[in-house]
Amino acid sequence: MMQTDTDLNPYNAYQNAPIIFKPHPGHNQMSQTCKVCGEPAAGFHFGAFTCEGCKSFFGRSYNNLSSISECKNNSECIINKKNRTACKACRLRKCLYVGMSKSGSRYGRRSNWFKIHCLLQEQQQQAAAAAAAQGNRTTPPPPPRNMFNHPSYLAGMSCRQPSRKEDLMLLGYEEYKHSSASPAVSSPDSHNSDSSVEVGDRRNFLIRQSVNPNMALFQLPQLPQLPFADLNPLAMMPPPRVHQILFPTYNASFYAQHQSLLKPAIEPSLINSPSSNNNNRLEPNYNKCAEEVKRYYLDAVLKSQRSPAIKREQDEDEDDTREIVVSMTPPRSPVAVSRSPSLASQAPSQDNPIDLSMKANSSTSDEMRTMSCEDSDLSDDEHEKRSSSNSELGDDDYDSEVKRSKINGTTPLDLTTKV
Amino acid sequence: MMQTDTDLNPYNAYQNAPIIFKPHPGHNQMSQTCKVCGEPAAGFHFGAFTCEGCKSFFGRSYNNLSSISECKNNSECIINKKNRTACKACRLRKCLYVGMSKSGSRYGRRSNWFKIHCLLQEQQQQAAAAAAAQGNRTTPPPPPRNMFNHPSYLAGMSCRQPSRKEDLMLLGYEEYKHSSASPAVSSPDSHNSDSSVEVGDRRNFLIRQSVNPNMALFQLPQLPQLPFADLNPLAMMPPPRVHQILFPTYNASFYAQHQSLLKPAIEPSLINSPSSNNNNRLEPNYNKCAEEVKRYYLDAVLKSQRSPAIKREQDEDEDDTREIVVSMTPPRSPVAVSRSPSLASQAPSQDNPIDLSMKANSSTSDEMRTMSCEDSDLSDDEHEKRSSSNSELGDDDYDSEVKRSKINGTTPLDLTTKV
DNA sequence: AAACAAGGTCACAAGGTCAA
DNA sequence: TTGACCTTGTGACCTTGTTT
Ligand SMILES: [Zn+2]
Ligand SMILES: [Zn+2]
Ligand SMILES: [Zn+2]
Ligand SMILES: [Zn+2]
Repeated sequence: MMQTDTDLNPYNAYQNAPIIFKPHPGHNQMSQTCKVCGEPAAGFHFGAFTCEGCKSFFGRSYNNLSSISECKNNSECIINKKNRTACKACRLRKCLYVGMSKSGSRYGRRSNWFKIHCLLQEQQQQAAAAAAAQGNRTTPPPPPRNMFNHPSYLAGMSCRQPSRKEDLMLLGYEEYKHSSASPAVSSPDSHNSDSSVEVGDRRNFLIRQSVNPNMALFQLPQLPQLPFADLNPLAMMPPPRVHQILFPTYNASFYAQHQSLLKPAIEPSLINSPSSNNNNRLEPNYNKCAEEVKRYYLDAVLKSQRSPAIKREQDEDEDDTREIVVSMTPPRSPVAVSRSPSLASQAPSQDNPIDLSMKANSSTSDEMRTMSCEDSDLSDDEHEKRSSSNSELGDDDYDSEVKRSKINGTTPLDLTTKV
Repeated sequence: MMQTDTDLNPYNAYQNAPIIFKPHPGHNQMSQTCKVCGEPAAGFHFGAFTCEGCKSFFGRSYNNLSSISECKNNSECIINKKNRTACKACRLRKCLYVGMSKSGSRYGRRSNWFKIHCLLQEQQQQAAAAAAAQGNRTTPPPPPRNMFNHPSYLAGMSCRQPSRKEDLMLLGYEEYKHSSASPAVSSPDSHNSDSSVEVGDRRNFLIRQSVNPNMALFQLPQLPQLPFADLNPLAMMPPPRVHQILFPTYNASFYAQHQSLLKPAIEPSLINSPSSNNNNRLEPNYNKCAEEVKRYYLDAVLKSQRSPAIKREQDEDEDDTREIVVSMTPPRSPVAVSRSPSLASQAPSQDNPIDLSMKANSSTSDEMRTMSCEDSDLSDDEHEKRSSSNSELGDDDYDSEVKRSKINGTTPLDLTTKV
């Protein structure tokens, strides 16, 4: 049938354009801001969305720490677009704080998963920011209205929690639990779960210390949760430490005390931020998580599509989460992610024939993993596997879903990063 | 309906993946890791399980060796997912080491046999790794308990041995024998037998030298036996040699000495990798044995499932070898492996295509939403031939197995290679 | 028909350049 | 020094053809 034409046109499959993620350019698509200075980001560099300037600065500085002089302002400079060149020590510190690392870099195209993740986060951030703007600052902003808040989504996410914690544990951030538990962040769990991946990454840069001996000086002790830059750039200065220049005032006890304090302040977005580097830094259980996460995402997305009303709640603002229509596809699906009753029912899974195919379809993406994790890599990897059933159960739903989306006129999104 | 969906999904050229984005093949069910860098493998490429990056790298590099500059670290770089782009010479060397070769490629679907083999190896590796981790390094770890050790299994494998050696002979690696004989590798024969296929393949890349004249420079001298990764990962570092770039420091005596030293550094995964290329390099009697072997495998697998205790031996650690439940499937089924209890059970995913369009929302203007779609998917295959015939054996058992697994929360395993 | 891998395409990031 | 721009090359996707 139709496909045929697809076949006929080899490339036109492309018509739809691959998702492009463009940060900035202005307009469209995904706009991301430099996590260091706030200017529109040019791309994802050394583990974080940054502008060309911060990218170059970090690249140069990383290999030439001697060129950085001590801060004259007690290392309390707030980096922004205008003053970013005023204090190199603080700029570098900020770079590290947002997770930049030479060791974790990656090349190549970003997976769609990554792009989606970024998108979602962005939405969240915006929502959060909006809420904060109109709300009070002292009290935590109400959770933004989007699929992430959707109960079903959260439900789905919940299962991931553990993995996330595990990751943290591995990293030595037990305290993370506490912080995450804090109500400040909107539905921490939910966020964590989906963002969990990133959280791990973010912190991972600490690990990289070994890579550049010189960098050791700038290592952050333990990272507090990294807040999102965009939201509140100032809010999150990581406790200074280690190197006097970057972290001149660091004091262990001091840090410990603030750890908790900081967390609430932390912006959710950071947590969400797309993980730093992708591929490079997977955590051990990352894979496992990846699939689950992905599934959750999809589920959430799908749900949101089905019940537009929900989303619409208050976000009439542009964000629209609404439109994010993701089509995931597992052909056959694997497991279902969904927890949703409806979906669940479908799968009888049990006796399914076993699928020996080697490539999975499922979900996990690499990048996701990458996104999240880093590190170590040690042994495990894992991943869950999943079964797939081939059953098609979902076809009907699937088709209908597709159809629906088409009807709605939602178009596929362009995830291109750059212009 | 369907056609419609075609329409809907521009991309649907992608077989199943209507998805817009697919996670990427990452890995999947059968989780295999890239034998070069350790990241989840996207499939079996050029003779080894590798990620997309290493696959592309090898493909590009093979035809353009001039682009590879000499290692600045004395050719001792340890390749991992984070640093794989840092030293092309070492990355290529590692590719060759794990058996990648342009000449040995094969296409098409892989037999379940092959898949099973991969699975088993994986288990072994994990077990071995676990053992090594907790055990001592100096002494060879005891052979992991799994079907490979099963007498019947070994018996079946044995037939291939000769062919392997023959290959080596052809390559002029008589010395291979010696090395293989070396005790370092745990139960060489037994392993060889099962791994024989692979082993043979692994080494085969040497043969390919002729294929690409330029590649000659990178030829490995003699390959030691490739041990299974799992067993004794370290055991097998191949001696550097031939081309200065790839093997600049090679020196027979030197190598001999370092053999042991290097090993530890070596990644276990390497050894296990399922054989390199398939089709192309079957040995003469391979086919004959194949069926028998297959049966043994199945038998072993089934047995292992029944008596989980066996596996459990010592690897309680995370890896978990744990859940690998292999179910062989008869007609319909492939095998399923499940690792995560919770996840697994769920549902099948729906395959809806989600629309990722981003633009909409957030930021900028909606108007332009671009479309994007993408998807991807791949396919996979195998090579061993054979099908399984019999599937029958175990239907009952199979079913019960499946059931058990469900109960346990283990899901059937999906042996699909790619997503 | 499916499942796969080779190859091709091209989104993207690291680095290098050089005018300010 | 900075950072816009360019070059190099990585790797996520996609298409094709092979094999089961
Ligand atoms: Zn910046
Ligand atoms: Zn300062
Ligand atoms: Zn790799
Ligand atoms: Zn090197």
